[in-house]
Amino acid sequence: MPRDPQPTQDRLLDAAEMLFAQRGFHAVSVRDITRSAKVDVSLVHYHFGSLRELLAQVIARRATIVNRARLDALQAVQRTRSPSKPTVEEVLHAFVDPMLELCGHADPGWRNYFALLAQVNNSPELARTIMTSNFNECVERFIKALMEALPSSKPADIYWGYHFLSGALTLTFADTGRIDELSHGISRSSDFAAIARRCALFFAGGFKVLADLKLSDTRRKSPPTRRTSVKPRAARR
Amino acid sequence: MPRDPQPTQDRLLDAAEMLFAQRGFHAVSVRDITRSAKVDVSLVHYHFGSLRELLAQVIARRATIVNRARLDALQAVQRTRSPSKPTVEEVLHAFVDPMLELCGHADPGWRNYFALLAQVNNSPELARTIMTSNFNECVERFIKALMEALPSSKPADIYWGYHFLSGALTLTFADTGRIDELSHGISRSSDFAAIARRCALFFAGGFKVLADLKLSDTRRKSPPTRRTSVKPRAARR
DNA sequence: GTCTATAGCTTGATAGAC
DNA sequence: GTCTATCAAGCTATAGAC
Repeated sequence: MPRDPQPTQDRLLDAAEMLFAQRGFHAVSVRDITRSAKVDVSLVHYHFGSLRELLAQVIARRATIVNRARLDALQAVQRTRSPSKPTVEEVLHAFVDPMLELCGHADPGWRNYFALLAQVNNSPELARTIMTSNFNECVERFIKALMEALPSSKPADIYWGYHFLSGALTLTFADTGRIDELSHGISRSSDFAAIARRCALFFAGGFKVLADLKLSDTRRKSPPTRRTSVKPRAARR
Repeated sequence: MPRDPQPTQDRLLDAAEMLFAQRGFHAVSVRDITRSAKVDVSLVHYHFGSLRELLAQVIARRATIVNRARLDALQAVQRTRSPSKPTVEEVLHAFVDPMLELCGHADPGWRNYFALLAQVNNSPELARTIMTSNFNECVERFIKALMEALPSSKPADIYWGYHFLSGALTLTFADTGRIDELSHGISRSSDFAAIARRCALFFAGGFKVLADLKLSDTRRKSPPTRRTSVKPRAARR
């Protein structure tokens, strides 16, 4: 049993990760974190300079790991299928499954991490600075793989599909207990096996619908009108 | 031109809605709101009692309107199809289209509102108290309609599908500019027509895949093992 | 690297005049 | 209903001893 089981920086990162995930970044003070980490108040500034920079490092710490796991999974299936290309399902599994595996670990940090990411991803203030710098490189590789898996699909359909997937995944791991309550326990957000069984297939279905729709898309009932009125349903008022 | 174009309570609700949406609830102070509303500092507490109660009323104010619009749309298509049942696509359109129409209004309040909802929906602290009380009744009606549209689908698949949809919708309206940047402008989050064209069809595709899968579901490669390891990928360490 | 002490603000909330 | 004035508490950040 080591005397200093964890260096101060890691204690601070772990405590911050948990509190940010539970309450949201702006609801957590330096003192909340140092109290939880059982560390002196001044050490956040000594080690990280500011609370915001601590958040940045909380995000970056595990981003590299999940990006690596996703890219490894993608390359593995690409090698298997070569010289042909992986299917949509396979690409989506490579994207989703690493999250689920990491959340299955004993370390509860991963669940906190993804719950925090959900809040960051949905925050106009934080998403712009944090999501792009940490995840774009990896996401672009998956976008490319999706385009190769669905060559008939237009880029806009791929981007929208990815965006839908991103929103669904972040909410799924946001740990709000919402689906548990709404479904009266029939679906549980901690049931990673249930998610794994559904998520990739569900979204593959969506991507395929859009890909097959690409021709009828342009001749949908919109004449060359401007994009002010979304749909001519009998708008009262 | 009326002398008091807006009563104080509405000015506060509007200002709070905008600031909460832009920065997140916990990053906004009473003083930020009263300054923006050009109203005295003490009036938040006079009219609402506390900052939290102001948030609650910001959410509730428009929740009744969007719920009513969704239920009206659902009943309209149910009447049209009666005695048969609406399709998944029709149910999803009834759920999604009202959001898009409201966002097309001149009033920017609706866009702020949905951006705020995205943050609330992904916050463990806020979602539990706010989402359930404002939206469950309406959501349960749509869940029921989805089950009727897909009688072969198991309840858990419907709940998961709805949860995916909820996450995708909230992120789509979170107004983070993320898809705009990721796609280099090919997909724009303000392009409601593009969302309307894709969202319902995309998710209908997902729901149908799960519904058709219901039998093969149970014989997926998992023997009766415990749910610790999600997938046997060569887990280093 | 850690701790004490504190500067300098801002915060949510309220009491009381008008 | 609105405004002034104010409180007590909490905040980030830092300077300096050890």
